[in-house]
Amino acid sequence: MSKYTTGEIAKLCGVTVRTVQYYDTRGILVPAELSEGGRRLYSEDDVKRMKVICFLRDLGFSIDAISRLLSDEDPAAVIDLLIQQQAQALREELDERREKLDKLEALQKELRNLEAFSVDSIGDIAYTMSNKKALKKIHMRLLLTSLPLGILQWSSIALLIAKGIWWPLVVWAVVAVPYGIWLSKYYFNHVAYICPKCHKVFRPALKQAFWAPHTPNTRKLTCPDCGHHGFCVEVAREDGQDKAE
Amino acid sequence: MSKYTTGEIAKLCGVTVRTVQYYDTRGILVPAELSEGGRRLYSEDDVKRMKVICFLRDLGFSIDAISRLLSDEDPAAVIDLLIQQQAQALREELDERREKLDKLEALQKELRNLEAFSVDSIGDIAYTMSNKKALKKIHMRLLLTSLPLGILQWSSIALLIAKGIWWPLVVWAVVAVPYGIWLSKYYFNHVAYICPKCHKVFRPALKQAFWAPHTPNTRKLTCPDCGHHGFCVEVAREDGQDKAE
DNA sequence: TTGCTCCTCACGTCACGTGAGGTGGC
DNA sequence: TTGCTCCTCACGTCACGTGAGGTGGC
Repeated sequence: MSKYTTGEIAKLCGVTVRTVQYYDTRGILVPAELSEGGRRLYSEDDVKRMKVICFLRDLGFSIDAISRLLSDEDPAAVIDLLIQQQAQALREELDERREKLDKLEALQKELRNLEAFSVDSIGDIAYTMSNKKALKKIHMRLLLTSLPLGILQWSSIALLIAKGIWWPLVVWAVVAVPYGIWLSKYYFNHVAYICPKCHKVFRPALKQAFWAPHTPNTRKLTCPDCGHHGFCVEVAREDGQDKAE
Repeated sequence: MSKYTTGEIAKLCGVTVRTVQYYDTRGILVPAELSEGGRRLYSEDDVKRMKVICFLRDLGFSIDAISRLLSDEDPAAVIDLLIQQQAQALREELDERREKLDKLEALQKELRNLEAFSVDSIGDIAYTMSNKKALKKIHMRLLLTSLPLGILQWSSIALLIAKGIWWPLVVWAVVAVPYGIWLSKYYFNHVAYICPKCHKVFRPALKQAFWAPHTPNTRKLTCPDCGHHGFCVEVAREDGQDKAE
């Protein structure tokens, strides 16, 4: 029955001497024997136990969990529960990292589109990212609300071409203008824009917003706070008007 | 210009008072002003800065990284590198958790197959899992080595049936027996078995191993150490014979 | 005056790493 | 005797949480 010193068992199990000592103080791997000089001496069984400990540790179990498992008189009952918990914890950690990675990549993408970068622009991006869902909802609502008019328009045109019936197109023309104005009003009442210079969230005048050049997510506007004129990122309005409330 | 107390900025940004205080001591969010009584007073800009800090923190950046970013005179140059590093770190953490989860599920599966559980059986499973690759290699080698004989066998049979040529089958029969013996010897020289009772790794006698009932991963053997007779898990032999070396 | 909020220590978390200063064992 | 290994404190890590004991501000 050979005995192993701290350094030997450490090397055998691929850990540091400090780790072996630590497991002793934590009580999960107490040496079989102490030499007269007070040095730890480990048995063959201790080596096996250490390997089990390392295996469980590499699966992410805490020292406390390992301790409970090794000291319980019925480890079979404990291990299954521990595995379930650990698997659950790992799955949650996986999801968390995935989400962070996604956000990180979105941030990176937004930063590439930026002409002038400052720390405040990170704030803007954070705001637009957290606001994204609400904005999508508004866009969707706009789309659905304008759908009837679109259907009327195209079916009117189809009727005119196919059968020469012209009155539906007249109905469309009569309805379209006030409906469009109402839609625009509704829309601009539910969105706001971030000034890329002073980073304030503002509501543009309806007329300017209506005629302004725009991309899917931005619109060329004049900031009422700092007077800057340029493309501003669109966001959904919150109950308060300002993002700092 | 309104001022916010510690509790107010904490609530606005969804953190605890302690976190706000901590960010002050870490120097990443120093209050704009102190009251005469020594209470922290935060400005509107501080709130924005806090939101940026929380956003970055939620992406997994360390306080140190955020600190560097916010204090650097050229944050645009810093942020891209930081994002790269953080994304890399997250990807590594993802892989790590995935691997741990896989191992955990493998452990769970092995435990279900166990008739008698003890802590030592975890050691056995750890050993077979780390040994799995080596064992697969040996199995693959066995398969490849026995392939020529198999081809000879089936083509001989085909020739006999299709064209009545019988001598290739005779050649096969003459070759097959010594070849099979040699293969078995080779195979049992490269594998070992774990006794489910005393958890020792042992090499069985060739004759017993050859005739023993077996499953893809186990074989019914008698342990030379404790005399236990039962199904033993197969592993690849290491340079030393015993798993504890 | 009474709650409520905020203040500053200061210890705890988790699994060790990293010295410092001393000693056992070949 | 000389290296090498091992021993025990004891502090550091990371981002706060959690009291304790005291005080500001409405």
